Amino acid sequence: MAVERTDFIRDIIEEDLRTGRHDRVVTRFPPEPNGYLHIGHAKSICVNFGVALDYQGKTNLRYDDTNPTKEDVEYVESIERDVRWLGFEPAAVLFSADYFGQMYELAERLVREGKAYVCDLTDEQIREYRGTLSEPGRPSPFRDRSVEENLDLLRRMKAGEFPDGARVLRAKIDMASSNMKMRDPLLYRIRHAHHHRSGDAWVIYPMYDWAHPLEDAIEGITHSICTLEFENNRELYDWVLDNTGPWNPRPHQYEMARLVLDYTVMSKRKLLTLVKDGHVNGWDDPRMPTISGMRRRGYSAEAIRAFCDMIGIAKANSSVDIDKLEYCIREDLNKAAPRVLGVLRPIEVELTGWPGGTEQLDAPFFPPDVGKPGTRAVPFSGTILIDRDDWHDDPPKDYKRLAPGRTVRLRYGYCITADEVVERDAAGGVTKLRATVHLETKGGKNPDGGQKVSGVIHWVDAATSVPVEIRLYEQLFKVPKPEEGGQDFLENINPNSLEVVRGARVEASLAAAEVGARFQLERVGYFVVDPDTTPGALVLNRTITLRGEAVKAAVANAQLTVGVSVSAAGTVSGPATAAAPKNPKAQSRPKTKSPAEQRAEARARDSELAAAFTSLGTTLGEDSADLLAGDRETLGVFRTLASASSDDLAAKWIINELPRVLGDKPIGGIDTAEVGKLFAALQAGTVAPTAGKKALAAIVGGGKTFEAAQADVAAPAIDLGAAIDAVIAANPEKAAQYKAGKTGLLGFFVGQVMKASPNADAAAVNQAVRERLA
RNA sequence: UCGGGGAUCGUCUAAUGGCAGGACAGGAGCCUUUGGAGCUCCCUAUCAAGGUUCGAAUCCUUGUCCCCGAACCA
Repeated sequence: MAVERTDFIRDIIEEDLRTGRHDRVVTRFPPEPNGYLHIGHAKSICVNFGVALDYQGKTNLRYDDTNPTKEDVEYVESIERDVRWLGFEPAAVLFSADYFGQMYELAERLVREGKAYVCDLTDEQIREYRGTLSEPGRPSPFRDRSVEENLDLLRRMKAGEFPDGARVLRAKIDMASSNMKMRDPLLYRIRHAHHHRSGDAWVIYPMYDWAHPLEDAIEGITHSICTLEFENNRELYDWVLDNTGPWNPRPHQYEMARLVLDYTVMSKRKLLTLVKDGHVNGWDDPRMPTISGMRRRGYSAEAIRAFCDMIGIAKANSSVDIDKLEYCIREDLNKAAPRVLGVLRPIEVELTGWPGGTEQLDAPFFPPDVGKPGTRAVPFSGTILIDRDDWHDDPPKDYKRLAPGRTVRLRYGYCITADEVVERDAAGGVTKLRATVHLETKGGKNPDGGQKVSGVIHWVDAATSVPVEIRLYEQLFKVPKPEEGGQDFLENINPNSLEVVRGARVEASLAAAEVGARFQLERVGYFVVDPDTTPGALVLNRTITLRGEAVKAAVANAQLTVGVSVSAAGTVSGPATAAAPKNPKAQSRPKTKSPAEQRAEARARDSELAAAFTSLGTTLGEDSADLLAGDRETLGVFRTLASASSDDLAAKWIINELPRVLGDKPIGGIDTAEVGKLFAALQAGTVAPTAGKKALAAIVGGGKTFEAAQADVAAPAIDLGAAIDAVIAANPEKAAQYKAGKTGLLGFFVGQVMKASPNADAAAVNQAVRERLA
């Protein structure tokens, strides 16, 4: 059952399984069908299906289709296709809409139990009554309607008697809650709209916060994983389940950080804009971060899954380097994509010394290190095509391709030496060359004439190669963070994100390549056959470049353009993104009251606390006095324990050690008599601090008596020296490292000894280890 | 009457009081019929300041910075 990978979700699951809270794992992937799935969803899919797979559980695909005005069957179809393409099999494909009946029954139950009411306020009034982040809300005037009236109104809402927006059903929770989500949240709204699944059966539709926990509970979901922005919703999620159950299993919501990726945008709204406004050619444009776009781009499901594994699961907001995705794509393609030859912008090369006719060269599909079998015949004759990038009239140093008088090898073929330029275009670019072929160099041999072979270049046979349209893609955005600082992301669109190359040629074996087939055009990049391909008109998308010099140069250029510049006036100015103002929303947020302020306020209200603070301050210092005299419970506990030991000892232990063992429990709940005995022993020195911490945990956390706890932690009568020698003998190399100066290992040795003799006096162990290794 | 979260190499992420580890990116070298791949080595981090402890990324305090919440969206 144990799983190698560790993340906080799996930690929770292991704990739940261990404690018996759940005996199986059921998760769900709950997209709203209002757009196509993107790489961010892929992360969620991999997490939800991945953890279920790890623990032999199951995962439902559930459409969260509670808003008929935004959703569409086109999206429903694309979503299931994408999930399956990614390699996951849903245990069931379900729709929120199919639970509308059950949800409604539960809503009536809430009304009957006086926990929900029909509210006639307008949306504007509801907002007003809700209050603000720092002020409580006010009760709706309709909050105290009778159960009968609420039931009648709810039924008439359902029956379609009222127009859109006339009434809503709200939970009756707490208009003064500091969590805005709990201020009588809306459960149902009226929408006379056609639903893609339920048709016209309903005119009231449940809100997310009502629907989602119920869907989870109905399906028997155990772990409901969503993103960070729903943290505030969790309290309401729990409220709904607690007031509609009992549910078994009872689902719990956990939140993880959503994926943010460089050089792209992820919100469905922005993606929809890109599609609708024609910045890209549809949801499956290879530049889109959608799963369908990436598929068309040539990314494999394996690569995307590897990426999702690589980025991990955590709660910290983060932004992932695009390099990680590209690494996964290349790593997968390197092993999976057969190598073939193709030339983007051809230069014709007429070969001097070729005897005539066409030879079939035998070329492997994979290099030796990939270790996959397979070869194909590549035609070679007197006229070949090479890439413009592989010719330079005046080569820079380190240049490893063709130039006047230079010799290169044609991959899988012969070496040639460039003799003369035959033809140039208007811009001066070479279009035709003449070169001498060295017939003796077949099979990797060097030219007889002793010519130095500069490098290996790719080529195709002029007569038999096939024409192809090649689409070269770059990032859709010019900058890593197109949305940063409230910028209009559309202004950061990269105008060069698509370059169509016509006149390219690929080797004859590709003539019948199927749509979706992936190849490496050697030295050029990875490519996939695009669906736009028609018989005789091949279209190839560049999935990704090879890692190498060309890429590095492009990156260097990009960095140059966004780099810091010095203005004429001599002041240094960065790019717009660097100067971007802080989040204006965050700026408008009021400042939160700190615990220190709250304690100070408590003293202002309570003269006894204030007096205690003053008197304690003189002996313990202001900081300790502040913490101890912040509320009556803490102060009471301190006084009791201090009288059993001393002010100083009680203060240190209450401030530094108690919180850890207390967890969420209130300090007033501890057994001061037993803890008092412990503190007295600590004060007397009959219990060492290390043992004291364990004893404290046993008393406060485990409900033991002091005597029982003390017996548990009694120092063993062991030979410390022997124990230390044993650890050192077991780790001779670490001992050597320590002696060589890696003193950080002291902790390791002390830890090992403590593990072997749990109740030894750590201070003594520390001292003894130090001496023994000196 | 504000509340809820978060901060570890450039980036992502481990370490659950006991060796700050891995991956990506970057650098150097080896190898190579792809300037690919592979191999070797290197660089680089606990937000800050105090405290508790034999020992702190981890516990306590204060401060700083970031994210989320006031849709009849999800």
